[in-house]
Amino acid sequence: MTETPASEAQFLRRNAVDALPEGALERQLAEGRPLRIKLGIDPTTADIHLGHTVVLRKLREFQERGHHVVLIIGDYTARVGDPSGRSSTRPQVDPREIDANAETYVSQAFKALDESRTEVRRNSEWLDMPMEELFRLARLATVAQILERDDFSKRWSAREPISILELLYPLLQAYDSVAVRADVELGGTDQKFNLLLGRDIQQAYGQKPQSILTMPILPGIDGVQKMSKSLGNYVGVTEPPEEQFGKLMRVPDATMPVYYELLLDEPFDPARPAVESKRALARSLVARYHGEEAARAAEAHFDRLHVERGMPDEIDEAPLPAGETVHLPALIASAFGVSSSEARRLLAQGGVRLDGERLDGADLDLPADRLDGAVLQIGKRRFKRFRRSADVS
RNA sequence: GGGGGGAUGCCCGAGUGGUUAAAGGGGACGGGCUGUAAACCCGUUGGCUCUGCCUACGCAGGUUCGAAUCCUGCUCCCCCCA
Repeated sequence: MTETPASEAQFLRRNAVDALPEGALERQLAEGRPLRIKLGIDPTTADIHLGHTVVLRKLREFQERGHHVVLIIGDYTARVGDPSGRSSTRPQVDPREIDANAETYVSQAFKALDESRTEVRRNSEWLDMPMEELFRLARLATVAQILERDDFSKRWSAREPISILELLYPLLQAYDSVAVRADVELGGTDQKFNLLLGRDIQQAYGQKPQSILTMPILPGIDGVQKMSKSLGNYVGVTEPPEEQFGKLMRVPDATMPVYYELLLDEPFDPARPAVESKRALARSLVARYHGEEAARAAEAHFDRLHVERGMPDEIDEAPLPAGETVHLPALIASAFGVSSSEARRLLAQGGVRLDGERLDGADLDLPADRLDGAVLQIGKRRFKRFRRSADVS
């Protein structure tokens, strides 16, 4: 590949929202050495979802051009909680949970990254610093500077609480750049302020400032808010294939082009029927994380459930309690993990089917014989097959 | 240090003594519609051994026939002045 720095820079900043300062990346590439590309992830939740992969895929592109990725697990910053884009203080996360999450993050990140060109660091390595060192860092920015940040200024003018710890967060992230001597830092657009602050802090520590690249935020499957675990509109990379497929089919048609652009290599074709495009999207993403085989199976599963309105071929089994008759609310409650009041409501609303046949909400008790070996269905997607306990035979 | 305001169901948010399990909205769930979706329409949304019972409006007490609503104490939060 004979790329000039200019063409390489142009390729690498494709899809990015900002590449700052203007021309900086190209100048760095012109130095002809492998660059250190930094990405920080705070392991506040257990799973990496498609939203994270937008940035990870960009990192991968850097790796494919011989650059070196420094993946920072923010085990220490996770304790602070990134206020970016937040309208309120984050809840505290249990340190043990952070550790557990950190483990899974790394393995999940390698679904997108080239392990041989990745250096994984935890920022507790350097952020667990003496107070004196923190003083030195804290002197480098003023409250006014930090309050410049959009989300802070909103909270400030709305008179909402901002803790001093939160104010410190951008500085800690910036210090990560110093610690790993980053040449480039990637992040979502909501990270722009933090990334830029990294430049100032690096210079204060006598380093060359990093350049920054911000990627668009992937909308969640509701098509409205950003994809995030806490909003429940995410698709996790380790979720089961059928789950991923189903969720992706729920993405609003209007949001699909963005998914194509940010997650796939093939372009979105507006002339193609929406269903087909969406299927292709779901198929290729499931295949990426689970393989072609699983993707085909997931699609077949989806067709059976939603197109033919049938049942999946594998259904979890649950034991049938002893007795001649079975009290449905109790059975549904224990088998599906809902409250028995909710089970009653579902029955009353016609949301429960037995072997595909809708149950009349008035029948709360059924003979056990009718349930043995039968499949109970709640809504469109939840199934359980009942069997009399083995001790009968 | 002084003064003021607040804490309501998954979330936001009304309600200031009596059909209040608590308006309204969001979300979620179920049904309908549909080429997946979205939009739209209808319904549900504390629990239970469910035509009734129990628990609930920050926590603990009190007043009252009766309190989320009044009183006392406590905890937490916000704002203003210093």
